[in-house]
Amino acid sequence: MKNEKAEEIFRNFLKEEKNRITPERFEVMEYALGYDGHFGADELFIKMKNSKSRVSRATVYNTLELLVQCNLLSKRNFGDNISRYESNFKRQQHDHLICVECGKIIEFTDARLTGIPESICKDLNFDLDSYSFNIFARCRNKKACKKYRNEKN
Amino acid sequence: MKNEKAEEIFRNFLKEEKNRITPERFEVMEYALGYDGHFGADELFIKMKNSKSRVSRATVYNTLELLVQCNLLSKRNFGDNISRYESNFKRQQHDHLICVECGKIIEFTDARLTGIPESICKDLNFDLDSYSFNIFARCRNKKACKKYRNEKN
DNA sequence: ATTGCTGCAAAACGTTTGCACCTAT
DNA sequence: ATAGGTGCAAACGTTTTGCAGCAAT
Repeated sequence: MKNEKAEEIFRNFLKEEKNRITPERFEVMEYALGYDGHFGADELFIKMKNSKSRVSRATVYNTLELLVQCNLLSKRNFGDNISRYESNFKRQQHDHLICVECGKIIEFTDARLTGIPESICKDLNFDLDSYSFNIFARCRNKKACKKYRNEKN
Repeated sequence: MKNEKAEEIFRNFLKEEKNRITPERFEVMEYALGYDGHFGADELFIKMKNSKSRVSRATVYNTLELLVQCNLLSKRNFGDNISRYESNFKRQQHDHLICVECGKIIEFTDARLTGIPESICKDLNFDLDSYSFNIFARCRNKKACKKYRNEKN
């Protein structure tokens, strides 16, 4: 199981922060880290419910925040007022380009961005927590764009 | 009135897109462009309502989107699932740093970012629509941070 | 005259909360 | 034993929608 390491990280985090270690929290963790791509909290809750999980909506929302706090997940906003989560586990830092036509999300990395958030924080006398760099754009290949229209992100 | 130019831009946009030119839309435009700082749609609606405006909530939401389309406003998301708007009129491009402790929003510009969104779009074969670069951080000056806590953004 | 826009209220949506019960510590 | 977590449903705040009447074209 590749999630043994994650389980240990989560367990240690819960212990340190004096949060209780419950089976429900680990169940949410399994589903969240196993999710392929970006997902909303409610989306994950529905998926778990459909898999006959008995974990409640409140617990899903609550646990996802804990997973963000211990850095196993990233929380993102792609401009549609829904919080989306994404596994950080064994993944490198990246940013996002969102197609304004079809909603498709493309991940990219650009070396020119390296160190910029840190440097801006330093200039402004802030301690960096996180940053988000989202590009909203239209695909030039209209056929490809249409193709994505009815797919999940 | 400094908004004559804006009024002309909005009027031409409405005409071109075959949207009707109504007094309500211009009333929303006046309030939106006159707002000092970032505001949510409902916030603007309440403000207008308190100023005895008769414009409805639906019209406010609708018109703000039109103002974004014609580039008089920018629509932003600072990670709290509320769409916030900001006047583009006679303002230069800038990005945002949000204090995760008190919610204070600081605007900054950084020359190193210039051209990066355009260049990434070019590489990925997309046409740039807009981008958002948000930094989430903590103020090192705790007193200043506290000071902002109960101020509007 | 014909659409599209408006106001209003209600619904929808994602998210949070209140409460009684349960369980990890 | 007891603080804290859970499930459930109801409440919440923001945004969208349905509809009848109105007004810009």
